[in-house]
Amino acid sequence: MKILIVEDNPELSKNIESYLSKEGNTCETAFSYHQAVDKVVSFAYDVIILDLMLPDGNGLDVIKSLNKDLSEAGVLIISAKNSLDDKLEGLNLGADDYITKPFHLSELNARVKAIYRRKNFNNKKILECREITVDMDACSVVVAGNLVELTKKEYEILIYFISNQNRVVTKQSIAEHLWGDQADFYDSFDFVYQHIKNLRKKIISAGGGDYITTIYGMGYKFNTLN
Amino acid sequence: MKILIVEDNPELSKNIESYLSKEGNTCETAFSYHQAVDKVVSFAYDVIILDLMLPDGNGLDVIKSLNKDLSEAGVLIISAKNSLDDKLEGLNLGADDYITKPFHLSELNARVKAIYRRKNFNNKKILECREITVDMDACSVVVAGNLVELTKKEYEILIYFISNQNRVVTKQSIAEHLWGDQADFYDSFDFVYQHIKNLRKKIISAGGGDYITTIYGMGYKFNTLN
DNA sequence: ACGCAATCTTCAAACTATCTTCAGATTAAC
DNA sequence: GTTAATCTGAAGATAGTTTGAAGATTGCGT
Repeated sequence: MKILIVEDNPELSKNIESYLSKEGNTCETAFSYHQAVDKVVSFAYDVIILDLMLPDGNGLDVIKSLNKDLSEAGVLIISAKNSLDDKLEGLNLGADDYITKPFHLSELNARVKAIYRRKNFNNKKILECREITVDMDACSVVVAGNLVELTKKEYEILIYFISNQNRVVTKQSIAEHLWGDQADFYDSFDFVYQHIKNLRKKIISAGGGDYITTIYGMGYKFNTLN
Repeated sequence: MKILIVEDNPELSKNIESYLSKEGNTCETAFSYHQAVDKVVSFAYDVIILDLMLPDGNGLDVIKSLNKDLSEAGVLIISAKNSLDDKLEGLNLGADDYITKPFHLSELNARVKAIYRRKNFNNKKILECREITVDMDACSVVVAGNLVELTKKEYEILIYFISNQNRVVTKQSIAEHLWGDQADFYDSFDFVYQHIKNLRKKIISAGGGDYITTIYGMGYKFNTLN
């Protein structure tokens, strides 16, 4: 899952990033609303963690513009205040959840996961596509009845494919989804090829069909129709 | 088990915390309702011990908001009054049990455990997973018919695994459950590795199979299926 | 209050899975 | 046929895990 952390306190920001990264997510950070909006228009995030008390503007306005057209991401508000009004207004404007400082990182993580699941998978913990079953709690993948052991990257790519099934996804978007900011430093997609290759091989040798089609010059498509 | 103690008398609070910590729980304290709500909003506790006679508000209101949406935790009310009305109203509003001052810490502990068990294990005192049997009263663990002596940390990890069986749990979440707030200060998981190692060794040398699977880069999974 | 024993935590080294790079082979488009 | 994109296998680099042993800490009995 790709997460944007909008928080001006560098220490807190770093802690959140560290925790959520260790949980297996790809994180990027913005230290101001300006920076945040810049990022949101150029990249697709799954969840945006938004501190409401940044110096350079009104966080509630940001939510407004986010939800107007900018982004499909879920929004989790962080606030120092424990004001019910604030909470309600935030949720009204389109935020998905709300947490008050100080909080435990595990709780933040749980809520981010919940938002993601609600937005993308209709709250389902188990995804099924033809012969593939993914249990997102167990992080386990079963293909045609056989358990398939995927590495973290392979698993991430599979989830990304499933949430974009029957649509063309570019190598760039895969790279960006899995490596975030760092994807910029690479200039080849050799590693994407590798992971796609391994994922394909594992699915096929477990008895699954050919799910991943190469669209020459464009990217890949994960087929779940017919 | 994660417990929040809401009590303004520092001496009593400390005594409760000390006793329950020695029983193997992870405790945090709040000295006012305000503080309590702040904490509850941002962290998942298993049980909240709530004194009804705090100066900064009405404890019954707190229970109301707790049970509306804030928390999944069980609630144990402490009150100095021996008023039946109060008790009934508290239970009505969603509290799980009630204890009157003065009380013995052992009695408090027993009730907290009971609430936890009721909420999390459907009131079962004995957990069974394949060849493992855990008696939560005796804190004893039997594997394949052989009694296994676990240390407190190992026992806690086992219970955590069992209540998350067949799900991937990360090292950080294990750390948070065992060390609570303090887990944030560690940045390595060396001690988690140690306890996992010892737990594995004890289970296996008692004749149990391989329950704890390593999910490379993610954490561990406690398997109870097949 | 003291010392012993059990437990918990830290540290460093060996080990392993996974990720990335590289170079060459293959394929698709024109 | 030529070019650019994709695929593949193998090797090197990285990051995550396991292990043993030693140093703290805690709890308990005297």
